[in-house]
Amino acid sequence: MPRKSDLLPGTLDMLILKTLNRAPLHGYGIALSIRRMSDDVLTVEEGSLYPALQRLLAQGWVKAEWKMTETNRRARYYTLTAAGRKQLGIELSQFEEMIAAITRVLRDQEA
Amino acid sequence: MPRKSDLLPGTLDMLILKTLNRAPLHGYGIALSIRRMSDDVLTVEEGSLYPALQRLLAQGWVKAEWKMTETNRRARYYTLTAAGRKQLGIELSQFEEMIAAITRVLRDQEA
DNA sequence: ATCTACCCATAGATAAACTATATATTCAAC
DNA sequence: GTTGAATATATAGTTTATCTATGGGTAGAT
Repeated sequence: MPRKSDLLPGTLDMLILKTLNRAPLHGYGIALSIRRMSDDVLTVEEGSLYPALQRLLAQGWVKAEWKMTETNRRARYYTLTAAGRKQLGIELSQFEEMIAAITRVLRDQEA
Repeated sequence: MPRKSDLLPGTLDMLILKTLNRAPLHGYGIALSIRRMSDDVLTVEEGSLYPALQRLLAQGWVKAEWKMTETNRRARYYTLTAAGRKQLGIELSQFEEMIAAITRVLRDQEA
């Protein structure tokens, strides 16, 4: 059996950027937010999340700083950079284009 | 730079099954059909297509037979099986659920 | 003859996501 | 006081899908 992903592959970075575009957040909070907003359909595993955040940092799309949470724990807060906002725009429009294209293929009419 | 896929990963099998649900077709024709129906947005590379067809065969979702094309060439025609039709239904509904979930995350309102 | 479009297929590289594991802290319950 | 659940970060190693690159071959037009 082919493995069933918890995500639609290729969309994780976009989802993280979008989440951070609302407000800076730490990793655990990002995962909770995506899970909650998707009504438990999308689950971001830790082994996917933290490597993704490292990628985004390396690209300069987010920056990070250690802070205390409201519940009094050390956590690394990520903030979208200007480049990150731009990247989010790019990824959103590419995603929409892809979905539109897939939808055309899935339609029942011939081209 | 992250590599840009010609496809949204995880959607290829569904696209192939859907294409074959319209009519039996050979590999090359499947690739052309997907390209054409997507208005050149989705390009299925041969190195993705033929392994995918092998996967679908191995799962019993398609069957294959060698025939001659209208242009008088040997080609392997793939046909959806009953199990393949069922699988297409599963993949379509999972895809729609995923897209709906992603759309909720991408919305600007808080949950 | 040569070129273009048609056709199949595999090997090897790459990247994204997974599982599994490790560490550590706060707070509540017992 | 110690146990456990929830909070929090991170990496190593595996799996899988897709890609690039390559190989083979045929039909028909120029």
